[in-house]
Amino acid sequence: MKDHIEELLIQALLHLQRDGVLPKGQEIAPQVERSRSAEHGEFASNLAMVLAREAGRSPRELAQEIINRLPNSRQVERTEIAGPGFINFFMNRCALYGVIKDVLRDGKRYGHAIARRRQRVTVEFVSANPTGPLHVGHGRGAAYGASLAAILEAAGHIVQREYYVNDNGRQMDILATSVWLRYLELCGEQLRFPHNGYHGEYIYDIARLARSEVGDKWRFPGQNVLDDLAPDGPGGQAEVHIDALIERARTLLGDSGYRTFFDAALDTILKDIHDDLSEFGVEFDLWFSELELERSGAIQHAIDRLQQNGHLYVKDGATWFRASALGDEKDRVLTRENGRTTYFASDVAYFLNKLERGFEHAIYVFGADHHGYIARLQAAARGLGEDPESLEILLVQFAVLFREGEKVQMSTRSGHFITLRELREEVSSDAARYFYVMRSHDQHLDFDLDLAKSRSNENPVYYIQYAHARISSVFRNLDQMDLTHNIPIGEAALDLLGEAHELELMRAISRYPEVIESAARLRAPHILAHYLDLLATEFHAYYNAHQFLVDDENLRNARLNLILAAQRVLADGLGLLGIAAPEEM
RNA sequence: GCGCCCGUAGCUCAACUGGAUAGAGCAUCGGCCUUCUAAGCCGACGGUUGCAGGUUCGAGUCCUGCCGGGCGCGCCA
Repeated sequence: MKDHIEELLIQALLHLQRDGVLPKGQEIAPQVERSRSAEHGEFASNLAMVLAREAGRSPRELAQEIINRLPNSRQVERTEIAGPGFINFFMNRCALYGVIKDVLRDGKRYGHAIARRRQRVTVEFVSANPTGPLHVGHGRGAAYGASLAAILEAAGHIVQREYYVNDNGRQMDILATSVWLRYLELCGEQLRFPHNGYHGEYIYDIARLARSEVGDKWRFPGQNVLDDLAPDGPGGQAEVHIDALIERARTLLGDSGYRTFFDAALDTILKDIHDDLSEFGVEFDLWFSELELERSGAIQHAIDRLQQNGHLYVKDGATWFRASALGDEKDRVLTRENGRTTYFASDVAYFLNKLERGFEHAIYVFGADHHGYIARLQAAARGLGEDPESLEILLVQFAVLFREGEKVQMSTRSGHFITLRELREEVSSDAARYFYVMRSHDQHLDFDLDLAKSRSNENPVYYIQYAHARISSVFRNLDQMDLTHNIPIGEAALDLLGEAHELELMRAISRYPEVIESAARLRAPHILAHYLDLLATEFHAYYNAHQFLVDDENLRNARLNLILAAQRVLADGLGLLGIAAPEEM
């Protein structure tokens, strides 16, 4: 419907340009929005106010000129000029009835669009280091990223979901070494476990797995392992110690032995993350390995590009990227003195790789603590000679869990954090998916565990799902009462739907395409979450006020058409958020 | 210290990137089940949008300065 109003306005403006009221050759982008209150009609446009100056007319005068040139439309009941120069559009009921028909005809495509500017876009999210299970902090990024990707797709874009696997860093070496040490313990060696190693129970599981495959092949006496090593201790000492341990592991195990533990750790944890996310309704099209980035020469390729563009210099034996000249606060090292490339070099290469794979837009979903990345990645984009606009970083603020009104304390250091899996088991994946995205991504989130698992009307997830289930229930009752639902009869009788509740519900349904469009444009799944809550409210109110299964065949079928349309939209919206739409509850 | 994000009803949050009278849920108070699922509905109460200026037809939204909260500032990953 909104599209229709915009089209009418464009026609009127073209007419005005021909008549010389407005300067020619200007881009026309009519601004139409939903009115807040019914007295202002369905839609309002501020076009006359925006263009008044260049037309040399008062806003209200120009508004009249625009209205005079609006093409006739069967959907528009009337227009009016209001306030300082708004043009209000009052829609015909036929327009609303048309929406019901659209939904029933289009099925799953209703509300989904072919974007005006269709983009090929990659959405990278989660990308947690594969050094342990996902925790609740990753959950929000997962829920947000997955919902956003689905919404972008619904809005007509071509979307690829990517997980960047950090399988190349020092943390991975610490992980592999930790596994080996636990393995030695299982073999019966007595060792002091390093302060900065990975202490989680799951390390034993991986070590056990490795041992079941290789037996005692990589067992060494504990003394040989720790002999002459820099001592462990708090602070910097621990860092030196763990690095020395890694070196020792490499020396004693050799390439093949080291890989045994490295791969066991990586494979096990990555599979766990994959399964965890899958159970959370989050799937990726591509798991992109950082290690592969190095092997394929992509990192060198990116560095070469920066070199060609004259953005590199050498200082203290390291290769630096002159990021400070491109908007970053300082220059960044790409190749360290020891010859190894930095994590940042991989980031640059990965970005370039995304563009070279044919994506014109790269979205990154990061935790709020990564905001320092924005400037440096944009500098990299500029340095590569690419449009910095092609890169978009979305920061997701932290979620704080509350149980019985108390903040749930968590710290990664103590290894005392709640995993995503635990959260899902406690409150269900559906509730978690909804709660994670019900707030704007740039807003801190208070996650109320008790509310999320409560089976009550206060819980928005159940409230929305209940609306869907209730509609299914109505159709089940229809069968039991030996009545039938005939869609064509209902369509012929739609004009019987004139109750206030019915009109409100139809208006809500008619907004769905706009909701998807703005949720996609603003990268804001919470807009969809709120909308579904509102749609459920309209349905429940209608349900309580009127009977659907009435004797009058025409009225009954018309009402069933309406609630079926509502159900389709509920199901589709829940689907985009990764939440089930149950038939019964 | 510098930089980024946030501040809206008692609480948790919306407000479609500048529009008309700032909206929901919870909490509090009062109603509705012999009728398609009460996991539901209806009503009441609740605001100087942190503070002070500025920009304009018009500001919760934009600009400046304060106040308060979160996060970040490694040849770490």
